[in-house]
Amino acid sequence: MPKKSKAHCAADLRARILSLDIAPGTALDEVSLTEEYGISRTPLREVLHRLAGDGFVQLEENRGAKVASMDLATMRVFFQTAPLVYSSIVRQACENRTSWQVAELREIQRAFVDARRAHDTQDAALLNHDFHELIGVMAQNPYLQASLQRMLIDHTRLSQTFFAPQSEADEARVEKAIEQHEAMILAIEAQEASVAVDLTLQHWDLSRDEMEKYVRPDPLPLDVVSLKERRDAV
Amino acid sequence: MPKKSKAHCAADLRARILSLDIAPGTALDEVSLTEEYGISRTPLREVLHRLAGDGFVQLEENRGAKVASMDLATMRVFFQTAPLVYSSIVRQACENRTSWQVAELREIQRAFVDARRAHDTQDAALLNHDFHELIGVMAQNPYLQASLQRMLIDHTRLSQTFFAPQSEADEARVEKAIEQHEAMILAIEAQEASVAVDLTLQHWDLSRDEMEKYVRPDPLPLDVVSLKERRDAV
DNA sequence: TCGATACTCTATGTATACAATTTGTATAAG
DNA sequence: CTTATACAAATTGTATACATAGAGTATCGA
Repeated sequence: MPKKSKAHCAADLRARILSLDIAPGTALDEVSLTEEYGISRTPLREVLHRLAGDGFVQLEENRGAKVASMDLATMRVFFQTAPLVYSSIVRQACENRTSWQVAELREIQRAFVDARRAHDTQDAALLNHDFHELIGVMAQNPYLQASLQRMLIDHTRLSQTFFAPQSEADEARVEKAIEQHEAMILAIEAQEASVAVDLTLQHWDLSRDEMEKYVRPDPLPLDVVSLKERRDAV
Repeated sequence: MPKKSKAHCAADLRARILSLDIAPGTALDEVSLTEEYGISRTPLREVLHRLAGDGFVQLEENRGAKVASMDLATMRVFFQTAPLVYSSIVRQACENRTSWQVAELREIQRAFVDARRAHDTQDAALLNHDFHELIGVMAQNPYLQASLQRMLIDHTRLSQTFFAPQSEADEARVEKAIEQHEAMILAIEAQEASVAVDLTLQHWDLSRDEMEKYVRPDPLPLDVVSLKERRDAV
């Protein structure tokens, strides 16, 4: 247990929500969490209120906290809005990034690739989150950053399956995403905004296809269907 | 003192921050606030953590809460970003608004005009805030709404002087803003997105000019300068 | 057997007491 | 006179005990 248990609690809850370790809509029991993190209810509740303000959880009077839900209506808006926010952010990141931040971005990318190679799905997803979050910090735009943060919450949760590829084609897509990250780093470093925006939109298209596959998976094998039909026919 | 003192505390702090009754950067003393709102430190701190998540205050470890500052760098970004967010929001508001929400918007506008006529500057500014916030709710876009909320915090604070017009020209500008609100209501009700976007951009231009005047006010009268020159010459 | 109401139990909300950190001040040394 | 250090005061952070609201359950009546 780390020394600053309160900060650890906040960070860990964030990570667990992002990695779907705690599912959307799950009710969070205060006493359970206090026992788990070794802090009392007072600081825990402060953490929950902060997470509520950041959009990770939803609070309801006398009814406790639950993990932010992901309903279908919101997801429609998610797909509508992402290109706008992501491209606006990366454009400003090109303008305002510091070289120190670029180095940090490279560091995250390195760790991301490592986690990917080690088949550490959750870590890969979280490091991908950190990658895009840092681009948000680079943009130095607190207004759009608030949008980005909320988009990344849902994006990271939706793309959970992305980093656990099952087919050869999936594998190739992840490799392509990694290459896009590398190219984005170069574009941001060189402050070539239009290049970075193009890359970001391509990166988004790739991610979107994968997420849509998750939401609308391949249909069940046909023989199962025919079995059902046969049974219905009896 | 209302029954739900905690909710009242949160709402009142919000209003006081928006109306510059508590200046940006002001340190918030916990015990003073507990005495003021008649609640103990535990719920008050929860309110502060929530407000921190919403961007109204900034928390620092072992150093308390202070009202969100408005530095020059952020304001530059504010002027850059506002047209994008405002127009995107109003476009989606046209698509997704309910007739019930339009009625509510009319109600706010009515109250806004009343406050304006009664020269109640603070109320006018807060009702103007509510007007644009409701358009954000109409948009049904939680991602962009997060941006909008943060923009409105600074916008409302910056436009504090807007509703306390001093010259005839100022007066005319406020009247024009009121007319634009009315036209926006009609456009949103008719779901004419392009009209609503145009109106919103015009409304923004008007507001921006006024805010720039606040940031960069008219220079001091020249005779004062000449007085100073004379003194220096001695 | 179904429904309603009252009661109990669980979980959330609040207050207060205590611990720890930070800041201001005073004193002493250079 | 300046600077550093130690002590004191104030403010923030945490834990625990208590109050209160909701949900579940059991019992009574129809």
